[in-house]
Amino acid sequence: MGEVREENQRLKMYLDRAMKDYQKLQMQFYDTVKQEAKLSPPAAHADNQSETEESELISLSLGRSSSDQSKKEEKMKILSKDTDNEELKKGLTLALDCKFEASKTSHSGSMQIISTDDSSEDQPKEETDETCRPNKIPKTMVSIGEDEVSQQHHVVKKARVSVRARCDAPTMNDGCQWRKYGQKIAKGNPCPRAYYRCTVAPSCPVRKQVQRCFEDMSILITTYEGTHNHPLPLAATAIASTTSAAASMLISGSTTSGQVLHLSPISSAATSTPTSLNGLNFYLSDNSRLRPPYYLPNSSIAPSHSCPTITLDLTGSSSSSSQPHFSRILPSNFNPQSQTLMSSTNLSFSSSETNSMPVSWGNGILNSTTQPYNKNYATHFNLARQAEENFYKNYMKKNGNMVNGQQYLPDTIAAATKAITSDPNFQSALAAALTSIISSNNGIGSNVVHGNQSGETNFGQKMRLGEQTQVINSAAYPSSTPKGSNIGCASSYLNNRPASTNSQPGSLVFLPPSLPFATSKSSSSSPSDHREAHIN
DNA sequence: CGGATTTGACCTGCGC
DNA sequence: GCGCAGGTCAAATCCG
Repeated sequence: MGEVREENQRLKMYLDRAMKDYQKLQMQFYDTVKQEAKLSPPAAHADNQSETEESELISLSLGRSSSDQSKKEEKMKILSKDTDNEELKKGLTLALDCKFEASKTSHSGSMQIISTDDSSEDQPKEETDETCRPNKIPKTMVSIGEDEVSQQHHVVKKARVSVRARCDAPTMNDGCQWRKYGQKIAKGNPCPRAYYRCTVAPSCPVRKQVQRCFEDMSILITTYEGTHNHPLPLAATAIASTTSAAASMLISGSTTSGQVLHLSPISSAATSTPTSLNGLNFYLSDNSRLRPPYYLPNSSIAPSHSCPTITLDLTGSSSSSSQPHFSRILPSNFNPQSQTLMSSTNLSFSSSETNSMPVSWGNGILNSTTQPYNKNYATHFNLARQAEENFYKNYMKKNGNMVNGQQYLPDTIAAATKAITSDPNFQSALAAALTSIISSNNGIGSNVVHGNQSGETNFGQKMRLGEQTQVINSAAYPSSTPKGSNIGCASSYLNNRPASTNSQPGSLVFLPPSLPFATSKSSSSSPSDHREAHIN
C-alpha cells in the first residue's frame, strides 16, 4: 500500500503538470477569444452578453446551439404549447436525459466540442423547433429543475440505450434509485435479466434491464428505457449525458442498422467515418469488423423486438480496438421512416439536478481535482479540466498502459499527453467526458452531503422511497467528506476486492472527481480509505 | 413492521 | 389459433 500510495502521488504529480500546461494554453486561448470579441462591437456585444449570461447558466443541451434569441423564445412558446401534446412524447425516448448548454463562448474554449450543432443536419426542421433549445434560465436550482422536467416531456420515447460495462456489482450505480420488479431468464442468455423501475419519483416511467453478458460474466449489460419525469440526481445526469449522446445518434438516422459507432477518444478505427452528432464526434465503422465477438444482434443486448437500441460499450473489449464504442442495434423491422418521425421529437438533455454528485462516467478512475469551483469561466474551466483529466486517465487505461487498471507510467503519461494533444479525435472523446463532468457539476456550491450513493435498492443498502439520493460535490467540499459508502458498482466492486485493487481494465466506475466514497453516513477508517487514497 | 426482493402467474405482441 | 418470448404484476418472502 505504501508503494502504491507513493506511486499514486507520483502520478498525481505528473497529471498535475500536464493539467497545468493545458490550463496555461487554455487561458491563452480564452484571452485571445476575449480580445477578438472586443474587437467586433455589435456581434461581439451580443456574444459578450450571452457570455456573461451564460456564465451564470449551465443549461445543458447536447447538440443544440442556439444563436438566436427570438428563436429561443419561439421555441419556448412551442414548448409550453406542446407540453400537453402527447404526440410529441411519442417516439424515441432517452433513458436518462441531460441537457447541456455549452456556453456560446464555447467557440472559445474547451466547451466548444460539446455544443456543436452538426447533428441536426439530417433531421427535420420541426425537430429543431421542437427540440429544446438552450434556454437561458438562471442556474438556480428551482428553475433548472423545472426546466428539466418540462423539457423531458419532449424527449422521444422508446429508444433504448444499453450500456455494457465491467462490473462486479449486481447493477451499476447510475445515480438513480431503482426497484426491482421482475426477473426473467431470457432466451439466449442463461443469466437472468432483472427488471428495475425508477423510484426517484413514484410515477417515473423509466425502466432498466440488467443482465450479465453470458460470454463474459464480468460484463454487465444495462438497458435503459423511458424518460424520467423528475429532476435527476446529478449522478444520474452523468450517465445520462453519455447514454443520451448515444441515443441521439440513434434517432439522428445518421447510421444504419448493423453498424457500430465508435466513440473514439483516441485514434483507432482507421476505417471509420467521422460522424458528428449532438456535439459529439463518433466514428462510424463497419460492424463486421468492429463488433465485439460477443455481440449478438438479437441477443439480450437488444431485448426488445420493437425498440431501437444503441449500445454503449465501455468494456473496452472490442475485437479490433480497445475503444469504447456505441453499437447501434436496430430491430429488423425498424423503419427508418419511423425513426425520422421519432427524430422530430425533442432530444434534449437536462442536467440540472441541484443535489448532485460529480461522477466519472466511464472506465473510470476518478480524478483528483480538489480545487474549488468558481462560477462562470472558472467553473467551466475547471470542469473542462476535470473532464479532460478524466479522459486522460481513461485514455491511458484504454491504451493498455493501465494494466489492471492501476498505473500510469511516467513516460506513458508524456507519450499520452503528446498523443492526446495531437490526436484529432481527442475532442470527440473529451466531449463525452466533458458532458459527463459538466453535467455532474451542475449543482456546484449548493450540494448537500447525504448518505446513500447507491441508487440500487437491492444493493444491500436499503433506501426508503423518498429518501432521495443526494450527494456531495466533493470538489466543493474537498476535505470534509466522510467516505466509505457503497456507491454502486464502483464501490461494491472495490469493497469486494483486496485493497490492492486489482480492478479490471475497463471497469465502470461512477465516482466523484475527488472523493469516490463520499457520504456523510460513514466515517471510516477502514481499508477503503486507503483504496480511495490510491484511486485518488 | 415497512419496504425491497423473489418468483410464479399473467399479459401482450409476434411469427407461424 | 397456437406457441413462444419478453415484459409486468402481485402475493409471498426476506431483511434490517
